[in-house]
Amino acid sequence: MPRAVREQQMLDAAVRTFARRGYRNASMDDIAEQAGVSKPLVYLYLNSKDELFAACIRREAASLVAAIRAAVEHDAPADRRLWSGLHGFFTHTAEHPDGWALLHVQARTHGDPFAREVAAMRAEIVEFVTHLLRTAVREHGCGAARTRRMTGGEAAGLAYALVGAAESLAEWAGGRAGGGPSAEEAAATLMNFAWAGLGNLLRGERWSPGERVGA
Amino acid sequence: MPRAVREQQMLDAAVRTFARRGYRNASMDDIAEQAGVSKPLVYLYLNSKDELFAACIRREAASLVAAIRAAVEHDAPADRRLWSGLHGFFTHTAEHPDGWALLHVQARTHGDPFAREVAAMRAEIVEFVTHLLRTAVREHGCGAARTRRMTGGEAAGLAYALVGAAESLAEWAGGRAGGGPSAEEAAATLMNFAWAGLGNLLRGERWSPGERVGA
Amino acid sequence: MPRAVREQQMLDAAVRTFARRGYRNASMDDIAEQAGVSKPLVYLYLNSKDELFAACIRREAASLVAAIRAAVEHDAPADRRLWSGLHGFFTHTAEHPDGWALLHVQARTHGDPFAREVAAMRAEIVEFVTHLLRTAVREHGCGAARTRRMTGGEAAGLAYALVGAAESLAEWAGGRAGGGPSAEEAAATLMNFAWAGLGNLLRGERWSPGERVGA
Amino acid sequence: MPRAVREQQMLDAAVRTFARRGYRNASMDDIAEQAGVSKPLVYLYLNSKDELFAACIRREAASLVAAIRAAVEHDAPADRRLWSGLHGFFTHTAEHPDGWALLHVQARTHGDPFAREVAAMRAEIVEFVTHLLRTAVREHGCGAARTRRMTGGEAAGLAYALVGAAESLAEWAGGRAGGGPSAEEAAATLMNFAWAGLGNLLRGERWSPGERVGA
DNA sequence: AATGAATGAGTTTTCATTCAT
DNA sequence: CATGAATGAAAACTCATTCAT
Repeated sequence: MPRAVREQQMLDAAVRTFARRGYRNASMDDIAEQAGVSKPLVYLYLNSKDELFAACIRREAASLVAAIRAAVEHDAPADRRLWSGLHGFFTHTAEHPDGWALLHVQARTHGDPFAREVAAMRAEIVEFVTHLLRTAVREHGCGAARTRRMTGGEAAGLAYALVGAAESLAEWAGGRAGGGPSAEEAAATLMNFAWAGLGNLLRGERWSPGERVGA
Repeated sequence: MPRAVREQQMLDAAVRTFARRGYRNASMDDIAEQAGVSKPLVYLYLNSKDELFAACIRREAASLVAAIRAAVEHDAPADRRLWSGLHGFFTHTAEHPDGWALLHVQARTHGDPFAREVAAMRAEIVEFVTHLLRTAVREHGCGAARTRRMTGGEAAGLAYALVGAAESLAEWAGGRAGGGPSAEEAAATLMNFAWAGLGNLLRGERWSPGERVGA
Repeated sequence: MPRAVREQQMLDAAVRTFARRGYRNASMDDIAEQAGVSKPLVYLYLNSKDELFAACIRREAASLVAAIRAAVEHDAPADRRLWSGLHGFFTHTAEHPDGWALLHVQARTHGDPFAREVAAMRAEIVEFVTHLLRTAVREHGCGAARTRRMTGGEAAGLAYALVGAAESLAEWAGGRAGGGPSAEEAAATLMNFAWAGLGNLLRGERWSPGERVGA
Repeated sequence: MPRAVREQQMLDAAVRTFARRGYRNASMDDIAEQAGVSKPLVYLYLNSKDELFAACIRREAASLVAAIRAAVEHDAPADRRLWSGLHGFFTHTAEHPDGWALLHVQARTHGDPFAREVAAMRAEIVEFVTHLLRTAVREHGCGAARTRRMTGGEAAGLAYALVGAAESLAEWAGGRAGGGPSAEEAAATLMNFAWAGLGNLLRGERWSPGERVGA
């Protein structure tokens, strides 16, 4: 069997095992058995547990980012673009729960080489979302007379909150297979969230502890 | 030295160690040394590594929930109540980074006995937030003529998104010691987010893939 | 059983095993079994295979050097001092063949941390011998009218040759238990060697490729 | 490429690798890579790691012995013959440091099949030297009235000492590339040593612990 | 109440060696 | 002739856990 195929089999097995048992609890024996090969072969192809884990993270991160980028409907209006990206995110995480668990739960837990990789992916997504938000502002905000520009910090904060909310919803959705929201529902919930917040931001209607914007 | 005190010292040491090195990487030797006692004593008081970890999670979870409950200004208007709860959350996580890392990062990583414990705490917070939201609806929504009731699913989705966003912001804030948002800023960011979304929800203005509410 | 005692037992076992099977071939399991303890205990006390090996070398080197120093009859004339040192060397190596094999054969074979240790010991012995030779020159050489001083290079060369010859004889003696020379004979053989060479050196009678000093 | 050539390439690579990394630390992968062939080919030609190592030892031992024999100036007087042999030894070891390290350091370290091979080579050299010494005695000793015959043990002891001293000097010379003695110097140093000792032996002037011959 | 001494079981990693092609 | 693919066996090292005192 050619090397490339075997390697993917190993990565599949490793992603499953790491996601379900955690990095330290997953033994190389387990992974080799799952992959249907002997342990030395895993080492021959992937060098060490660390490198194997890193390879898993890279593959899953790339896969997730690619899925989001592919899902965005580039020619649609801004809100629809944002929605389609979110939808792609929820669809992919729902279809690859192990990969998502690997990125969201396992990779963050373990020291620097791995967490950095995930942080980089997250930053890429956050930046992508920030870009979508800013484009949306430019496109839709023009009509309003009293539109403010959005500062970088505001956009980043909004993007972080959005991504975090998305991750939380994805986890909720994944946890109760079927019982949670569908990808469409989750994306819509977030849009309600984000679109309204974005509008407020642009109109300069900001909630602050002292006064109330009102519901 | 009385037993209760020794036990707290051990838990302190364990929380630090588990948070910083992860469950599997933290050895009982490390913890005993950190606590300044001998290893058999740790076993005498806390039975096993698993039980010790569980005790840490329980203590930190209770501490976080208590902090949030204590922070809520019960006699203030609804928005202020929500804000004060969020503020309490951000303050506590900023002041107890090890405890927060234990709950947010470590506890989820390891199989069922622990993740369940954290899920329970999370559920408690979500329920609490849901309650705050519903109260807010009742209180503030009355004025509006066209107010809808919020369904259970809607409230839960909103709450999950809110909690996830909060966690994401807390992590962002924690990551760049000082550079990120303060507790006040983080809480305000979320309020802008949530309050607007909540308002939309009540007014029946919902974003949906087919049509656009507009910014 | 107290730690110090166990530690010596472990070192005894390790010296035997390393000497007979070589560093890489000696497994920690072997050594632990030889010592009558479990493997983790060996690690608890001696940290790693490398450190264990180093500890063996240090102990045996110190023991050999001490034996030589103790054997030298300090108040005797120079030749007798040299002889007694050699005699101490041959006696000790004959009585501790494993220790001698460890130093002479094993320690040199394996990279820097260990070879350096043995080289240091060897340098100490060479220096000691050089000192004995120089003293002998001063003491006995005076009578001769035409005595030259010995240069540092000459003394070191002689000392190296002497130590090498001694090691070779010790190995010969050790190899054929009983069949080889006794410590006395070996020491005497070397004295015949060294003493004559020393005399020639002092008298300026040097052999060179072109001419012959004659037998 | 013909088999014989390939085989020599493999032996070259193996000698280098074994000499520099030690028998156990040198992997067949390393050697095959060094030789520029695939691992199965090494096995096809040389059967096993042990046989490969043995082949290396045999080749290097034969090469060293041949170099010494070739260096001896058969028609020269006895002292010159001995000197030329020593000179050949030092020259060869200086020019083939890996081969010398293999014989002197590595081969002795590992159990019986290999050490025996080296011991045989050493015995051959010792015997050769013994022969040279005895011939020298016959040739040069005749003039002296009071010449004793040399016993077999005496000759062997002298030879062993001489070979050991030579090895020690070779190691010294090898260690400090350039800084140590040249082949000429090393050989001369030993001649000063040996020739004088030999003369003493023949004249019956023997050093013994009880009395002193004097310097 | 508290600890020094001790270990069984399991982990990652390496390597000599062999087929099928 | 030559090799890519594959593995059984073993070695270094760690750790949760328990006694005897």
